[in-house]
Amino acid sequence: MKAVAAPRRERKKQQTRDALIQAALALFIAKGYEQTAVREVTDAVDVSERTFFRYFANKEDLALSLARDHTDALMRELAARPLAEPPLVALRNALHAAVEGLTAAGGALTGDSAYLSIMKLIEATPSLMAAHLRYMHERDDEIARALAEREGVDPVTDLRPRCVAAVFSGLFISANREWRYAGGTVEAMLATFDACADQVAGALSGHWT
Amino acid sequence: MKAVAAPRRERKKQQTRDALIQAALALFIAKGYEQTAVREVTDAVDVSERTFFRYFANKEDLALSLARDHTDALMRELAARPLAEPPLVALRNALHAAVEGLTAAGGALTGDSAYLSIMKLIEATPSLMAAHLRYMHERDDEIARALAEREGVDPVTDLRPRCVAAVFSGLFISANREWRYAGGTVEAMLATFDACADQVAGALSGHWT
DNA sequence: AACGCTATGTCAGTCTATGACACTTTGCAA
DNA sequence: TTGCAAAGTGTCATAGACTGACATAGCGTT
Repeated sequence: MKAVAAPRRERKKQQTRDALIQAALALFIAKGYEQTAVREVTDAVDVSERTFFRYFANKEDLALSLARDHTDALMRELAARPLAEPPLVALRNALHAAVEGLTAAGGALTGDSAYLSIMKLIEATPSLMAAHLRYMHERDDEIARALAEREGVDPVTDLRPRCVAAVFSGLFISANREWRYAGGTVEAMLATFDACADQVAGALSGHWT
Repeated sequence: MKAVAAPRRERKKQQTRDALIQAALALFIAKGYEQTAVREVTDAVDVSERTFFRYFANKEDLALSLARDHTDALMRELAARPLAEPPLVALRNALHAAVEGLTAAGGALTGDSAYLSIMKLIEATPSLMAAHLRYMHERDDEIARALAEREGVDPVTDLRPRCVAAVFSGLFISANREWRYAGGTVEAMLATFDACADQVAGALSGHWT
């Protein structure tokens, strides 16, 4: 009668989903991902374990759900970059915009923003790290397609989109290692990425002497 | 009284380990990684399930054991490249040498070499893919150190080693996708890698028009 | 020939994940 | 309003990957 958009049922679902994510992340950060049983999460939200697996394919899926939001933001920002920017510049700026947008919206559980907390959790947990890497590399194709469209080249014939997308992933993953060092900051990560991006073209050709 | 190197006990261990690997890979290739229970592997070799986990930390560990050999070969070949070769060239040549060395030594279970079989298995199995990516990216540091030493730069101060190592991983992972397409060949993979390596420096600066 | 260390087997139990089936709630319509 | 069908949940049973504890068998030594 009132809400056109959200039937009550949908709202409750979203509510349960959010509650699961929030409870899980709090526990993961407090006592570690591996050390937190799914049961503990569902108990905190008062749903059955079975329900958990109806919302998330598995434990990793939940832990990475926020990381996915971050990647989504990156893709949106990339699409929004002016066409005047060449590929690597556009990627660099999109990354900055995405990260800054996310750190602003921080769920302050600890001193860190939600983004920082998740990234540190992932970086500190081998199984999450693995899943996250797979997810990121799966996005390579999407990035390649976006770049090809920007530059007006054929994404099948021309290897450059794929190539630059792969390089971007590599550099981003490398920069993400900054989280491992205690007190890793968003600024340090972005600074590392930028420095690499600036030097990469030169470093790839010839000797360094 | 005779063998200085290998006491009988050690030989038996190696033998069991090899048997487990071989039986497992045969089963994985025949019916898929996820569809093969550890129990089936241990039954084939006639050891207890518990023993399996004393040899391998987990199922993935076994599946990736061969992939690890391949990465080891890459590192050895890299160390063997003449210093006259600049970083990216040395990496490229090391990759060629490593891959060719491995495809030669093929355990012919199917028509593919052991190398090809494993890579296709990994590429087709999400959980293995994730674990493999993590493993490869963990090697980035090692590659960076090797490059720094080759070029005589400081691996801490200078970002270029880390940077080029990251790019190499990205490109190699990208090239590895070739395995996904039915009948992917070693040649196709290497050709893709080479083409990317040739274009990458140019593609990173400016527009592509 | 007896002893100690090491590899292996057995067993019990935890945790993730999934299928089957019953029950409750919600949305919609007669 | 009543009532039905669909969607969401709970419960139960089960498979499969691990892990710790403890007993046993086997090699390697003295």
